[in-house]
Amino acid sequence: MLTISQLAAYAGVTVRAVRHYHKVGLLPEPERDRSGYRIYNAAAVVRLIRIRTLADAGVPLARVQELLDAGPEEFAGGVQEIDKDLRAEIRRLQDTRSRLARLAAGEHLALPQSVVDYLDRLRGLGVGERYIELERDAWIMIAAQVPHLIDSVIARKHEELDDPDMVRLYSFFTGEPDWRAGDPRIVEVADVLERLMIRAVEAGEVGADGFDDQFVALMDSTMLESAPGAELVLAILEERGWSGWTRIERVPADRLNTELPPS
Amino acid sequence: MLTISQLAAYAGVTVRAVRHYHKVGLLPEPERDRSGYRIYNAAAVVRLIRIRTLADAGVPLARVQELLDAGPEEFAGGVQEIDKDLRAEIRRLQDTRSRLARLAAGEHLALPQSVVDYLDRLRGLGVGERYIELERDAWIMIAAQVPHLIDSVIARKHEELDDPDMVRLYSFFTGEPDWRAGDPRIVEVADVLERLMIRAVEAGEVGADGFDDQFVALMDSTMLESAPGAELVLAILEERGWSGWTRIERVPADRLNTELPPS
DNA sequence: ATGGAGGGTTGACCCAGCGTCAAGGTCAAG
DNA sequence: CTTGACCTTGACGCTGGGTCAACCCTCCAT
Repeated sequence: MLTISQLAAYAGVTVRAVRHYHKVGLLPEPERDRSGYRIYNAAAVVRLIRIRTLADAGVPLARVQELLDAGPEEFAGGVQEIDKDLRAEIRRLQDTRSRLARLAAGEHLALPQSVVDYLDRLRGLGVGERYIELERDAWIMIAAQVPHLIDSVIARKHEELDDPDMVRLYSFFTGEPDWRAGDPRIVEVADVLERLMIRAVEAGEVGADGFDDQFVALMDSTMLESAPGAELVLAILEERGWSGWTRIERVPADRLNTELPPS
Repeated sequence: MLTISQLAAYAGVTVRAVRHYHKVGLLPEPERDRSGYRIYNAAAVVRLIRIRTLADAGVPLARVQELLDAGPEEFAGGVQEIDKDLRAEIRRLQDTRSRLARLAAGEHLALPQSVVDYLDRLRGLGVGERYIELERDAWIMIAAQVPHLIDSVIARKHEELDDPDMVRLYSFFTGEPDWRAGDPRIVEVADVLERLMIRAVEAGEVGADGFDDQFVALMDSTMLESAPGAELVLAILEERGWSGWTRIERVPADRLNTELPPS
């Protein structure tokens, strides 16, 4: 007759594991001696070894139960199913690995390559790092929101950058984004922006963009929070009958100055 | 400004996950509105997306923290280390798979092929299934106890089976193992056994066997528990100056009937 | 008989990464 | 005013045990 530690030693497991198997019902609780110690026989050793063999083979404890009591057919079936799970888990980890590799290669977190290229183009235009970070954060959100559209959206952005006015616009953003009211650049930026907007409207490029209204509002509020100058530019443009930032719209004349957009 | 569920939706995570990230300090707790609701801004969306990106890539949350705040070099280093962990985990699962495959192929739990073959040979001799199970359980314990010796032990057993007396011995075990006192086969078995023992002693095959005493006692007690006839056979053999079962020994004449082995 | 060593016992907290109630407060709309 | 959707904190569950804590039992030497 064996004590729990002897049993555990014979089966090559820890005492704690044996008690755990008792608790989950894998190994029946044996008799106790008069002092309360569990006393085991060889049958327990055998059962415990079989449990260990299955558990070491990757069988979840919950399934060890069924497999131990199963006939050869159910046993084979169960083993196959467990192998299927293992294969799936391995594939999952391999997917994870390749994602991790892409992530390390791209070196820009949560951004597809096309966006990284676009940001590099902005850098090439002399745009300051602080503005780049603002853009980057916006693109992170856009990429998360509409991952299937991101490449086409970026393509359109590249086309827009072929317009000299757009290049001129970005050339304003070389320093820190802390413009104050009265900065002469603000009106200049508004002028350039208005020209761009007019051209966009004429080209019929204004309309459904695939984003929902809330998301557009979120993007706008981010810009306004991060760049104080943006608010001033927006104010000028609103006087001239434009509203929006992420998504530009012509405001009908009769609504001007009567219904302000929620800030 | 966003509620927690809007934030979660933008980042593609669950509300519960967001709160979890707050608890573990990955995402700073934002301001609350007057009713206690958390209110988020776009910066939180961006940070949450970056957290998700890393977490989805298999980075443990504890490490996401460092990676988010790390420069490009530490980032690359951290990613490499995580990849190493992933590779190790994949290899572990693959090992598990092959073990599982061997287990399914062997179809006999916790037994090496050599033992399965040996049991098949016994079956071929007409030994009953119940006895086979007794043998099998004993071999499970032996294989667990001395896995490195199991093949040589089995080889010796095969040699023993070349002895016609051993075949004769096993030929007794074709039915149920519930022999009662008075069964004439008991004496016959004892006779055969004694002849085998004598020959083993003469061949010098008795002695150190690589098992410890406790283990031998355990094996003996199993046999005695499972097969009532074994006890009777043992009694006869003890009268004739033998002791042990798993490990046979000549008892010196002066100890006969004075010191019985503990049952 | 007594003290210490070295077993044993139950119970409870710990790890990751949340899912899932529970029990109640808030908000917007009809 | 009610309803239903959403928010809050808190706590338990899952896997497979590891690691104390606090106390009991047995054996051996003194």
